[in-house]
Amino acid sequence: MIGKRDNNGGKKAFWHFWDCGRCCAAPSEETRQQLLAAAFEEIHRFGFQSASISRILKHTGVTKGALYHYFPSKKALGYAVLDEMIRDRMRELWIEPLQQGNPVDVLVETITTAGRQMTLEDIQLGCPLANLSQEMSAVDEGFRERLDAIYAEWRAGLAAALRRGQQAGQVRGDIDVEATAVMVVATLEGCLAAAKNAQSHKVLMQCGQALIHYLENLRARKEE
Amino acid sequence: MIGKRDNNGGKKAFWHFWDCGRCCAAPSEETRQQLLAAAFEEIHRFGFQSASISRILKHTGVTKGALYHYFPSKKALGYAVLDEMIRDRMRELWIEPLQQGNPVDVLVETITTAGRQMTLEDIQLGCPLANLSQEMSAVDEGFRERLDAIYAEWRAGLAAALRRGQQAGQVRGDIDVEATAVMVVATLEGCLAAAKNAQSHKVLMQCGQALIHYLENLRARKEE
DNA sequence: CCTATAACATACCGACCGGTATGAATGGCG
DNA sequence: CGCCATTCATACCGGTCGGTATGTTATAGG
Repeated sequence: MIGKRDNNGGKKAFWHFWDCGRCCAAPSEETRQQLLAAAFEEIHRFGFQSASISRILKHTGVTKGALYHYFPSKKALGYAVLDEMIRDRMRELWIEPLQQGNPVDVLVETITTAGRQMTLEDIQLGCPLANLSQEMSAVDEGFRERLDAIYAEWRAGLAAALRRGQQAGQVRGDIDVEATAVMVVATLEGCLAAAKNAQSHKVLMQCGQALIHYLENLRARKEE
Repeated sequence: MIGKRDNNGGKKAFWHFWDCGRCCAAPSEETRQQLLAAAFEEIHRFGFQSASISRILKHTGVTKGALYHYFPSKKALGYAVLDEMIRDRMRELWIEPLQQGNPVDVLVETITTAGRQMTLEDIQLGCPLANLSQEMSAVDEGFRERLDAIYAEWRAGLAAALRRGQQAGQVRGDIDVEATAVMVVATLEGCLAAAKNAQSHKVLMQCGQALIHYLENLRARKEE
């Protein structure tokens, strides 16, 4: 048996000899990604401080030695989840779409599709970014910095989009784009938090509708 | 030495013989209140799950036996904090003021004074209600129910005030008062959360200003 | 073939956790 | 005076926590 690992029931069997380009990277990355995914779910469900290493291990089948081979500490694992999973998701879903088109259209579209796609379980678990932010920002500066960077990027992207919309004559010129961006992000997270606590799709929709109503009011008036 | 407790260095010394009306109520209530206050601070700082009983004990000087005499479990202590401290504060600060006057005036006033009074530490710690909500709503149904009841009371009070404002001709008649109430509460908590993560008074003010700008837009147009 | 290293696996550690069992001090009450 | 409830105080418990030390296996490089 060459190229196969059978010393422990053989979970992840094959490695780089045939499935990787640069030597010794693919199989290790696989278990690392498994750990990241499991840690993300664990943190999403229980928060970082109450996330349990042994539970992550149990869910992945990975052993403690393997975990601490890739991550020097629980905190490092949490940072990696934030840097390599949560940030990317936020960018894809909320930040990058703002780079093109009418910002009001994009926002309304993103909100409605996100609201439609969310299951009740999604609602119950809440936004991973907001969860971590509420839990960790006052407790650990490393988390706070990373979270703040993501929020700042989001707000900056939204403000830039609004400003572009102003120049394009799509957005009212008399609004403070920075303050508006801060509030829209805050309201979005607030809506998710409210729906999470109420465990209610209706609350999410009510909040989303009111926000959309506000956003519509940001459109530039017709020239006359 | 009558009326004095000196078996352990005598922390809280005097009791009901002279300072209570109904027998055997005041001194026990005193340590209970001490525990509640310390538990509130501990939970406010670290969250419920990471709140440490022994740390609460250390800060109060109360022993474990005393704590478990008044509260059957950590969870019961948390519930008591929520029921007897947090709910009252929310009512006093945010809900009861809405019962009289022009709701837009009251909201703007409350927001500005709250924003002005908050220290940087207050901002860093965040809203106790929102903190608990984010942390516990998906983890423990008892917390979730209590939190949801407070939020529902808040939203209902705000919606009623808006409706009253409509009837009094102070608030635009074309808005959905329920949805607006949901969104305003969500935005308020969202603003506090954003400022908490940014550890920034400026973010709080920006968000508050944008919210106030939105609220002003809810006022009824002049009759003409 | 030999060695170094990556990639784990296993066993174990002290610290802390929430919770409990037991007892002591005190005072109200009959 | 005697009994009982209240109000604690102390010692202790099993369990879980994050983290570490050490061993093993397979492979790449020399």
